[in-house]
Amino acid sequence: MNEQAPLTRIQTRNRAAILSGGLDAFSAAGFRGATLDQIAESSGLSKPNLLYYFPSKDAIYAALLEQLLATWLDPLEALDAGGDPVEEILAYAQRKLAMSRDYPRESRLFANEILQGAPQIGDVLAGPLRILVDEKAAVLRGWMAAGQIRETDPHHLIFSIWALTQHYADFDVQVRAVLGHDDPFAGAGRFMDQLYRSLLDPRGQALL
Amino acid sequence: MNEQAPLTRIQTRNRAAILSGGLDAFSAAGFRGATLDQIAESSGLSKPNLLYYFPSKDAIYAALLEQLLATWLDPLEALDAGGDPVEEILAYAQRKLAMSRDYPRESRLFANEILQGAPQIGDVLAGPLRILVDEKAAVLRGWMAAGQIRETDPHHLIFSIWALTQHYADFDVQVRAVLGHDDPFAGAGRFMDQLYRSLLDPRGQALL
DNA sequence: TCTTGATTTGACCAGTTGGTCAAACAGACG
DNA sequence: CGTCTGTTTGACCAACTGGTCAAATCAAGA
Repeated sequence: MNEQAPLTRIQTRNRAAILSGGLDAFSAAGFRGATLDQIAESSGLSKPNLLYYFPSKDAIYAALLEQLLATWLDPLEALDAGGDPVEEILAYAQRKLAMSRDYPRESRLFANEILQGAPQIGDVLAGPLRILVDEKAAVLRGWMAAGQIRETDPHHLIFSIWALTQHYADFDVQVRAVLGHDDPFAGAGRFMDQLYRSLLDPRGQALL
Repeated sequence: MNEQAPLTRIQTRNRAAILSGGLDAFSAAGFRGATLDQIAESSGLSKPNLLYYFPSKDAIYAALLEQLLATWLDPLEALDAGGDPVEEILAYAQRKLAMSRDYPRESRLFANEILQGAPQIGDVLAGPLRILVDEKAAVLRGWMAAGQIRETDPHHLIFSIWALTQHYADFDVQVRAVLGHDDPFAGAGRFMDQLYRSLLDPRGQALL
């Protein structure tokens, strides 16, 4: 398979099928737990055919993570230093929550990778991700200094948004087992809104 | 091995070694990803010797989860309807955070099991856990009705505590990659304190 | 139509996996 | 000392794993 040349129709279709099957398998069982046979079955191709399009199991996994990382950081990048502080943060949290709702497999893939110590994307975390977070943390600190949101630790604020939103995708089974009814996301959205409004509203400063 | 009889010294020692090795392996790679050879290596026993003490890989995993579940729910059970509402909730959050700090392997084992759809403990989630959570949610609702804490969704409040505290154990690599320095837990504790005080303080009600 | 390159697959392979088993070993007790 | 129970292990196995390869098939252009 040629790396330079544009993909043929068949290549496009089959690569997409493999990545989707890989997403199923890796997100459900982790890298080691997933097998090429599962991916083959799930993508509707034979095992040797998988390896015609990707040189190895690792390559499928790497391609998935690369593809994921791009979209995974978008919501944070979109946080606008020029917007209304509280609404910007709330909107970010809601965007991230929507991703947990709409892309739970991607969320679990990411969770599995991190749980296993981020062997594949460790350098992205320590590099681009850290830079992005530091940049946005600086924005938050600016808002705090201007009295537009309450003083708090910007890094842990961001972590808390990650934690809460990931939770509804990654621990979906537990959430649904406890709640019993179908859609936890509406209630989650309302709760997060209240939670961060309480934390951030500068009029609450006196309460501490 | 006799099920009824009390364990001999050797049995006690070796079973503990196996469970510790299993915890290492399963928490790092998930059930399918962990191998008996890893567990044998990590526990300092030969593979056939593992299987002298536990009938199968599944049995080791099941024993670990059973042992874990008991201690994992303790912090929530200790939430006291008779105590000061805000302080009770804050203390619960801090207890849970301390478990993430002190038992990260257990946290990751649990996370792996849930991520994989809770094949082993699904019934515990839908049974005992749900009952416990509903009971404590009722306590929270009582406090809200009495005006002692602000009105909010008690289930999502509990989920948020789980999410935040689990995050610092399960996503440890990411947290440390972003923060760069060693102990995230002190800052996490302070942040959670502020976060939940803001949310729960009944004087903040007017802000919404 | 024929040809050529892209695609697909059955058969195969070496290494790993969970698990078995008979034989060896250890130690407590008479 | 011998013996009996609990413990340990080397050798082994069938199933599964990621991966290879030559041959077969397909599809599109000349």
